[in-house]
Amino acid sequence: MLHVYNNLTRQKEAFKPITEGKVGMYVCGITIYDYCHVGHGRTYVAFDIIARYFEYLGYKVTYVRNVTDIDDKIIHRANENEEPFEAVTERYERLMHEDFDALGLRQPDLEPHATQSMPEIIDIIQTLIDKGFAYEGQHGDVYYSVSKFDSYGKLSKQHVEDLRSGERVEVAEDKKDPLDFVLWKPAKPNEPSWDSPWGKGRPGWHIECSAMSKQCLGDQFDIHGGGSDLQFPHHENEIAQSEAANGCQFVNYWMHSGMVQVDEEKMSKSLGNFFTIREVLKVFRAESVRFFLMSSHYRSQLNYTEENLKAADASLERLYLALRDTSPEKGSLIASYDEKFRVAMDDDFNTPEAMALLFEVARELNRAKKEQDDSVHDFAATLKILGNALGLLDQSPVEFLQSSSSSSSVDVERIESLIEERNQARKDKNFARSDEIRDLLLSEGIVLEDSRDGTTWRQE
RNA sequence: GGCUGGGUGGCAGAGUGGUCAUGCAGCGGACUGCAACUCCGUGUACGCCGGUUCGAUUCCGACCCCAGCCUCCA
Repeated sequence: MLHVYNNLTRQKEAFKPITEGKVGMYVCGITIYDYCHVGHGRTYVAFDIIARYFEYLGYKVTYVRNVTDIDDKIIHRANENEEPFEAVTERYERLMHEDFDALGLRQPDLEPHATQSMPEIIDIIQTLIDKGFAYEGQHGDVYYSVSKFDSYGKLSKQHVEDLRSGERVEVAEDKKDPLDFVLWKPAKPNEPSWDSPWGKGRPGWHIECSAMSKQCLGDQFDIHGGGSDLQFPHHENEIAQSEAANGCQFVNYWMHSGMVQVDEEKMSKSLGNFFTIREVLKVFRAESVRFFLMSSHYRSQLNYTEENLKAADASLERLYLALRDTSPEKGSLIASYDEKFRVAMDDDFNTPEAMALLFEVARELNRAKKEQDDSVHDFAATLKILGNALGLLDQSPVEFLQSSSSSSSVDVERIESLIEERNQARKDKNFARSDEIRDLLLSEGIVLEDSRDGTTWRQE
């Protein structure tokens, strides 16, 4: 039975969907004003695996990941570049999809945009005003009145009286309480804006997620996810908005992914210590990056280092080497491994444990290959099927092994002609020349492997 | 200051009250012209101090250290 760590209760709970056999999952997406970095990759790989595992268990999943396409940073970037904000968002959304595709993320079922949900956003704000949870400021702002929502802080376990609002940022003077947050902000001259009962303006950050999740999944749904840095205030505010407006529990299970660290610090835009997915893909194979991002449990922090990426690449290579020269389609999933896989994943999506299982299967597969045992097909099938369930091992082994990062390319013809020359030299017992060729290729990152059936090559 | 997590062998990273995680790296052996791949074998690991227990890395308490949130953030 699947158990999910629920941040609302701070414990693992048996997963019970609202509707039998179905899962509704909303994950906060990114604000598209710049390239995605490895930290983003981590979160979306985590939720990609979670969505995939629900499907593996037979659930019909509705996975929603929004796009924040209007916000101060986007406007700032557009002004910097002297272009319309839509040009910024269209460009970075396209790049985001390229990066996410490379990491093997399946497309969310729905990808709502804030700018396309204005009627729903305005509707919720109006409801909150009508119900007395929100009020208008002096200049066309609308604020949420935190003190009106009794259980404010229940997700982040914050006590309202302990929050030091305004200590690090100046508080707008027309707020009734420093903790109140903005639902609608008036447009300054030449800023993009939408008509509303409170004048031209744009939504605050938190309200869009309340609107879009309601629009896509209804007033109450199963899972809401995001990076752990969104827990407060973003998710806390979403709860306050949605539960006040809809009058029912908003989300049953809150799930948060751990931050990626660089030198003992969170990778983030503002610290400037980030690596974009794009630049990492120039150095490492995309699937190796994915492997790295899932190599620690999704709730743990993950340390970004080149060494760890190299280790991930070497590990994944081992799995593909095991699959090389096998025919998974001739075998079938071995029940005992499937069972172990489910036990691991049922325990709050324990990918490291599930991945360790892949290596056990790989060892058995290698042994069976060596002994030319009929069980090879089943081991190969098991490795492939379980790997696929995690979004891994979907390439052909040769495709992976001979591939490199996005920035380097190989001259296959040249490699093959050098192999031919080397094999002639080996026949002639000219081992000096033979080794010379192998060393030459090795210096270019190409490893040669001789076997009974001939010589194969792969990227180091 | 408040609220969360966490400290496991050279590195990464699961897990458990009393036999093995797993991967990379290392060492020994087999295979190989030599390698690579692979297989077999191989490691006095659980922050510190107390307590509970026949027995604790695992439970309890104190302490030290690290990270996240309390601004925008995945």
